[in-house]
Amino acid sequence: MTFHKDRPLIAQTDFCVLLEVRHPSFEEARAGLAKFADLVKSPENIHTYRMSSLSLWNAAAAGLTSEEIIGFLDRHAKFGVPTGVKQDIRRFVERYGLVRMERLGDDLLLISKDVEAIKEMVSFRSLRSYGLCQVDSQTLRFSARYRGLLKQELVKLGFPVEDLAGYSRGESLPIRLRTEEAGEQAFELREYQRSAVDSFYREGSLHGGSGVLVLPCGAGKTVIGIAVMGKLNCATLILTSNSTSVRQWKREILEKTDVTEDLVGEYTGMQKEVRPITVATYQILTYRKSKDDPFIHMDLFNKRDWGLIVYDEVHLLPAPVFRVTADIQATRRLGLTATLIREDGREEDVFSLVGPKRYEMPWKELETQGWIASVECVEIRVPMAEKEKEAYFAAAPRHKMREASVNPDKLKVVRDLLSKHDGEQILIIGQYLEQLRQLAEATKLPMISGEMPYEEREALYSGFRSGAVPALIVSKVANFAVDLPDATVAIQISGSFGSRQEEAQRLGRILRPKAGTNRAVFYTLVSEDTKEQEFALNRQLFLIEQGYRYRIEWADGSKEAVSI
DNA sequence: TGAGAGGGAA
DNA sequence: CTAGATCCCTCTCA
Repeated sequence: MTFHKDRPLIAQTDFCVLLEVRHPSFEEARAGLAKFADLVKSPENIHTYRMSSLSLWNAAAAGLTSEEIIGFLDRHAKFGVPTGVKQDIRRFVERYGLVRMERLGDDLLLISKDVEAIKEMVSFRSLRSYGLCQVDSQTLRFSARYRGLLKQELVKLGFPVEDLAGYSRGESLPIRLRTEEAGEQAFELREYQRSAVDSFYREGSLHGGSGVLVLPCGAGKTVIGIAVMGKLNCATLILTSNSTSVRQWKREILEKTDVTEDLVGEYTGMQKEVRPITVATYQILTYRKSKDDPFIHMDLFNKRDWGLIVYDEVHLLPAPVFRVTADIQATRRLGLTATLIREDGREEDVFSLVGPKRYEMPWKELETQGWIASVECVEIRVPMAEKEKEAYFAAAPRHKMREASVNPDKLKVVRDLLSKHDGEQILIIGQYLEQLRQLAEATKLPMISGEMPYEEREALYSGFRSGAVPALIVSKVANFAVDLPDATVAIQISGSFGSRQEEAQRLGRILRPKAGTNRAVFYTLVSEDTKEQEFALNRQLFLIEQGYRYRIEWADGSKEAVSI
């Protein structure tokens, strides 16, 4: 094996790939790896990526071939790629599409050129109840009602079936986008938005109809959803995470299409309209009086002949909705998200039931094109005073995180940052209400938490936008509030455990393009040498995978800044 | 009829 | 793991 000292990667036999952080071609290698592997560890000098069957299948579904993946690794790996790893990559990638699902009358078929694959499927005990019936050595037949469950089960057994069984068109509804008209309401799809739409749906192609589009915060996911609706022209059910988002979808649909108001309904706790375009929350679907009772609103899926279901923030899709989704596989399904990571690990179910990844827009690319601000991330390590340190060590393990997070010495750091960024729009984001209240008290800045009524929030938001309010202190509402104004500086003083989602969401708060240099800063304050510092590492994984670097500084200036 | 409080759920 | 936010229902009061 030849040794290429000047290359940044090491491909290991365990399917991990190590990436040298300080290597001149780090960025190129990182961008390439991110397409088919997940970042699992990111210490200072070497980042560890891991390929998994799912990461490779998603890559395959988005159009990457095994030869492209292997070629990429070959070009960048110091010691080349172990032969076994190459074989496994081929084996995994080629599994996607090895078995197809097609329609035959009222039944469905599983078809594969690989006779062994068919044999294997027949032999699986867990598939017995689906009534698989062998037609010939390359074909199995089964009832269409098992389309979803079977795909779900087959993914777990290592067969990511390509679903070409087609879709029903649903009730038709003309939806014209206001892209061609003149005047205030006209808008134009950005190039990447058009590509995203095209990779989900192509006229006359059986492929077009289910899948997930992955785009950063602020990339215009709603617009893409609406553009897909404009292509399919059918009754559409949109599921989203909260009521603000419901209103936002409704508003944007009315603004960006010629659909009239009477055709757009809201299905929430407040209002139960079922119209040709209906926007609902996930929560109403999963409502039941108590455990063991039925989900009384789940039949919204059957209340109309939907031609398209949009799963906004598909990484939040609740478990019971998966179950219903398995039953409506003949309906087109579009998932939208900023990250395929689910904190509950059910990524496989998103893959099999909503669909594989069809398109991904990397954050850094969007930044290069100037659609989002360029953000500098800084982790500031704040030492704990003796007294607090004692309390920290004395605390029960499950309280340690909180003890570290509420380190009172963070106050001084916040003050310094406030004066350093005087005149800019600053958001201070935290997790513990008590900590936030103290900070609000000390800085005389307004604080927004869940208990504040919406009108009061609105008033503060508009004060913040106009510059009358220089900084806002916000609780976890920042994770949900779609209407929270953009800022140029975010200071995170505490957060929940290792949530990569939350970190990305909070960074998303300062992504809107900025006048002038288009720059923003994201500070995160962690107590030095505590659990909080460990959790911070995990939180940062997703953003680091996307190419963000965290500069580390010490609040007391005891050590020099480093970059990871 | 609508607003507001309270409780349960995930 | 915790703490917090949200949503949805039901009940009460005017």
